[in-house]
This record gives sequence, structure tokens and C-alpha cells, in this order.
Amino acid sequence: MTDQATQPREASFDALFADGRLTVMGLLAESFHALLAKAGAQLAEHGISVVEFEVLIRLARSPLGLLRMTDLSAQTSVTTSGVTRVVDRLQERGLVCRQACATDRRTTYAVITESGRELMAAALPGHLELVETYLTGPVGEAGDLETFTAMIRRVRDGVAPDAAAGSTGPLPASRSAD
Amino acid sequence: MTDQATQPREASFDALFADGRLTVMGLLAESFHALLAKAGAQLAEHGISVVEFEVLIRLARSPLGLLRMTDLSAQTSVTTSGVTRVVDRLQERGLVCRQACATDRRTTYAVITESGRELMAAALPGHLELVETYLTGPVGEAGDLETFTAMIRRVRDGVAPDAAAGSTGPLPASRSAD
DNA sequence: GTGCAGTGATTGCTACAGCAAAGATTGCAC
DNA sequence: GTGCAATCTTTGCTGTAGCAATCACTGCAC
Repeated sequence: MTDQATQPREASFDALFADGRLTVMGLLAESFHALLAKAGAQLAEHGISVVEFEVLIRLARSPLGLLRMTDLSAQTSVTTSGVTRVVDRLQERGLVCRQACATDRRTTYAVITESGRELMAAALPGHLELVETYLTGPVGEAGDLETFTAMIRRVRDGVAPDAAAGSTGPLPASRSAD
Repeated sequence: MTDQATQPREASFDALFADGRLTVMGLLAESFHALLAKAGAQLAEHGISVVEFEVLIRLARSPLGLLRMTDLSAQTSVTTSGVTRVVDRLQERGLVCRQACATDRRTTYAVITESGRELMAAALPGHLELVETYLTGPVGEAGDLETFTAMIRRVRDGVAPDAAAGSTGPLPASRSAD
């Protein structure tokens, strides 16, 4: 019989693990995960989580401060059931409220409240500073930030084309979504 | 009552949301999230999840095909309790096994089995192809892949310096969340 | 040897998110 | 008007991951 433990590792097998693509993917995973952890710790000081921040920022950016639950889901990489529960939590804290749609009784709008806007105004500067410190700053030091943005946008367009399209609905989606 | 919906948005408030840093962070989040979803769907065909893949690949890359639970945790952005359960699942499927350490009875090694290596050999080519299609390919089209790698490595070094260093070594006197 | 601080792995508890199903409503075909 | 497919949201169930506590062991001081 052949020696089981050490034998089966052919050169072609090991070579797979040396692939540069794996390195890039690994670096991206480590970076993003750590970035989220930092952001999460900072946002926790304001009493919200990363996904809650994500929902609030979409609402705050929306012209009328409201979005349909479905659109929130499309814009935030959270499923519709997830949005239901996130909005539940935010509503309990008075950061958003639900509002019925006058023309279609199936749809529910999530609306950011004054309190929600205040929290965003308090949390955003620190968040931007963090992004500057750990993402855009280092990127700029190793190359051109605009180039990086173009690269990552290209990736996004390829892997999540739906996210690039503007949010559907009655609201004027002005520029290409970012 | 005061006009709740439209009044409180000063120019300086809106300006925060137009910040380019938010755009880059958003693009990165969408890209990475979608990338993970694609990878997860593909790996599901092989019966494993993304974190299970992450653990298996670390073990497969390790010279002896084994790592201490703690080291696995350090290398995979999963907490030690998370590693315990992931290894539980993998062990039930015969992809890894636990092995006691001869010199320190506290430590447990996770060891990749022959079956685990076979699964990796089956899953890796498709995974690499996917990374090529959705990450390195598009990046290369929008610029230089080496530049991108340097940028993202710079980010990683800044935000997760521990991951860059070898897994061994005493923890630097650490203040965790800053 | 005994005691004690430090390290490694596991477990109880909890929170969160996805999937699939259900409930409610709409618009369309006839 | 009735029936039916599609749409929007919510809910039940389940799987997973983190935190903090616990158990086991080591190495050191005395």
C-alpha cells in the first residue's frame, strides 16, 4: 500500500494554494472584515449596529427621508425579512417610523425621524474619519484613490449589477447610484 | 406642529452624505457582500459554507495539515468559540479530525483528512475561476492588478496588523477597541 | 508540594439573519 | 364581478456566531 499521510499532495495540488487570486481574495476578506469590526465598535457608541447604520443612511440620503421596505432591502444587502426586523428595532428606539402608503395598501414606508437624523449627524463625522483613516488614506498612500474607486466600481458592476441600477419607484433617481 | 419632514436638513448635513469616502466604502461593501454570496452559492454545491472553506483552506495550506484551534481562530476572523463549532461540523462530515497534542494537553489540533483534501481539490478550481471572473478580472480591466493588491494590502496592514504577522507570538499589550 | 496566575478549548445564553410559508392587497383577464 | 397570478410585508423556524463563564491544564513562585 502507499503511504497515505504524505503521499497525495502533488505539485499541482499545492500550486493551487499559491495562486495569487487567493491572496487578493484573502487580503480583501481580512481588510473588509476588520473594517466592519472597527466601524461596528464605533457605531456601538451611538447605540446602533452596522446594518442599522446602513438602513438609516439610506433613509437619510433619500430625498423624502422614506423608502419602501422592498427598496431598502435592495439597497442594503439585507433580505426583506431582515429589513422588517431591523426597522422593528429602529422603530422601538424612535429612530424611524412606519408609514402606510396612500395609493397601495400593500406597501409600507420606513421614515427616518428627527431623532434618527440627529443620530446620523452625530455618528457620521466619526464614521467618515474612520473610513479615511483605515481605507481611503492607506489606499491613497499606495496609489491613486480614483483608480481604486474605478476598480472597485468595476467589480461591483460585475458582481452586483442590480445594486448599480437606481432605486425603482416614484422618486426621481437622479444620478447613477453609487 | 413644526414641519417635521423637510425642515432640518441644512447644507452641511446633506454634504456629509455626498462624501466620496462614503461612496468608496459603499462600493466595497456591496462588492464584497455580493462576492461572498457568489462564493457561498458555489461552495454550497460542495456542501460547505464560506467559513468552513476558510478553515479547510488554512489547514490545507499548513505544512502538516494541522493547526491549533487558537491559531485557526487567529487566521480566520472567527472567534475561538466559532472555531470550536465549525470544526465540530467538519468533523461530523469527516473532513477534519481532532488530535490531541502530545506535549500540552490543553491544546487540540484540527487536522484535515484525506477526504477534506479531496474536497478542497474539487472545490478550489471553481473558486479560483469565480475569483478571476468577478474580482481579479474586472480589477485588471480597470487598472493594474498589482497596484490593487498593494493598495488592499496597505489597508489590511493598517486595519488588521495582527493578520499580517505570523500567527505566533505574544499579543502586543493590547487595548482592543479604540 | 501547594497555590496561583495565565492559557486553551468548550459551553450556555443570546442576538441576529436567511429561507420558506403565510397573509394581505393589487391588477388583469374574462 | 370573479378568479387568479403577482407583489409586498411579516412571521415561524432554523442555523450560526459572539460574549462571557467554565473547565482543564501549564508554568511559576514559594
